[in-house]
Amino acid sequence: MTTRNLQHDIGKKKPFEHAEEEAYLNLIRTAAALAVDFERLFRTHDLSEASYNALRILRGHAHVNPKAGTIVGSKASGHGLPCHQIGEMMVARVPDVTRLVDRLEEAALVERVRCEKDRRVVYVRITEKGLKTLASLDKPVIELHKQQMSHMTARELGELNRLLYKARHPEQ
Amino acid sequence: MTTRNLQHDIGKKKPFEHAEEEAYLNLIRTAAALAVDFERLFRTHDLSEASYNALRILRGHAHVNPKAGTIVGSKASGHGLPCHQIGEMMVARVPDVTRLVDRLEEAALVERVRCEKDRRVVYVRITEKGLKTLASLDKPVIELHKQQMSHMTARELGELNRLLYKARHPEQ
DNA sequence: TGACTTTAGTTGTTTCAACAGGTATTGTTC
DNA sequence: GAACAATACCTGTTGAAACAACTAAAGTCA
Repeated sequence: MTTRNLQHDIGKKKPFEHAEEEAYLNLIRTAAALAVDFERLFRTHDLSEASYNALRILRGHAHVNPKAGTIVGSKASGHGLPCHQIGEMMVARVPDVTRLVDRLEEAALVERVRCEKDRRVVYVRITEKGLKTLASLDKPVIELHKQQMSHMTARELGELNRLLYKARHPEQ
Repeated sequence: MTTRNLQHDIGKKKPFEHAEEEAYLNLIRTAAALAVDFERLFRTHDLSEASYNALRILRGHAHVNPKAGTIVGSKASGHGLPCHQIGEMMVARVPDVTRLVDRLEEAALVERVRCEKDRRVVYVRITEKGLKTLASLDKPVIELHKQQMSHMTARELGELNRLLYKARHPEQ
C-alpha cells in the first residue's frame, strides 16, 4: 500500500520540504472540503455559514422557554447581544457585523434594540422565526457532522481537537 | 490548571455535546486564524491566498532554469497548465479559474496561450515577473509557517497531518 | 467643564466569490 | 456523418467580504 497524503491529493510533484507548510495546506484544504457541505445545507434556508453562526450565538444567549421553545421577555426587555460581542464569538472573524445583522434583520430572523443606558450599543436578539429556522436545521447539522466524521474514532477526534486548539495558541 | 479549549475560546456556555461538532468548529476557527496572517502577507504583493496558490501551482509546472531561475522555452513552446487543471490542484476549490487568471494576467504575472491541438484549451504559464514575485515571498512564507507552528513538536505536526488527511477521506 | 481619547456602530467603496447561462470545440453513437 | 453529449472556457449578474472613513456616544483627566 502506498501512503496517501496531501502531496498526491493536490498533484504536487515533490514531497513537502516543511511539515509546517504541509500542515497549513492540509488544514485549509480540509476546512474548505468540510465547509462546502455545510454551506450547501445552510443555503437551503438562505443562510451562509457566517449568518448561521451568528444565529447560533444569538440563540445561545436568548432567554428561551425550554418547553415551548419560545422567547421569554418582550422586545424591549429581554435584550440580546451587542454587535461587537457577536463579532468576538464568531468562529471566523467577520469585520462587518453590521451588515451581517442587516441581512438577518431583513429576513426577520433577528431584531435590533437600541440600548438606553449606553446609546452607542445596539442589542441584537433572535426572533421566533430565527429560532424556528435554527430548529429545522438542528438535526440535519448534527447528522452532517456525524456523517463527515463517522470514520474517525473518538480518540482521534479528541486528539484532533487537542492539536487544532494547540496549533492556534502558540503562547500556551 | 483549567483545560483551555474551543468552548472557552468562543465564549460558549455549555460544553459541546458532540466531539464531531467541536472538531469541525475547531478546524474552521484554526484555519481562519492561521490564514489571516498569510492573507496579510500576500496582500503586500497584491495577491490573495487563491492567486498565490495558483502562482505556486504554475511555478511547479514551469520549466525553470534552476541556476538562473528563468523560464526555459518561448511563450509558444513551453506550455503551462490548462485552466481546469489549475482548478483541480488548488488547495481550496475555486469555481472561477477564468477570472482568477484574468487578474493574474492583468498584473502580468501569467500569460495565456491557446492550445493548437485542442482549441478549447487555454494554457496558462507563469511569467518571469510572476517568478520574481513568488521568489520574493518564498522566505517570508516559510518563516511564517515556522513561526505559526514553532510550538508544535515534529510528532504533533505529523499526527496533525495524518488526522487532517483522514478527516477529509471518509472512504479510506 | 472642556478637550481628548476610546468605543460602538454605520456607511461608502472596491474587490472578489458564487452561480447560472452561453459559446466554441471535441468526442461519441447510431 | 449527422445528431447529440461532453468538455473547456468565457461572460453576466448578484451578493458578500474587506478596508477605510465617518458619526455618535461615553469615558478620562487636567
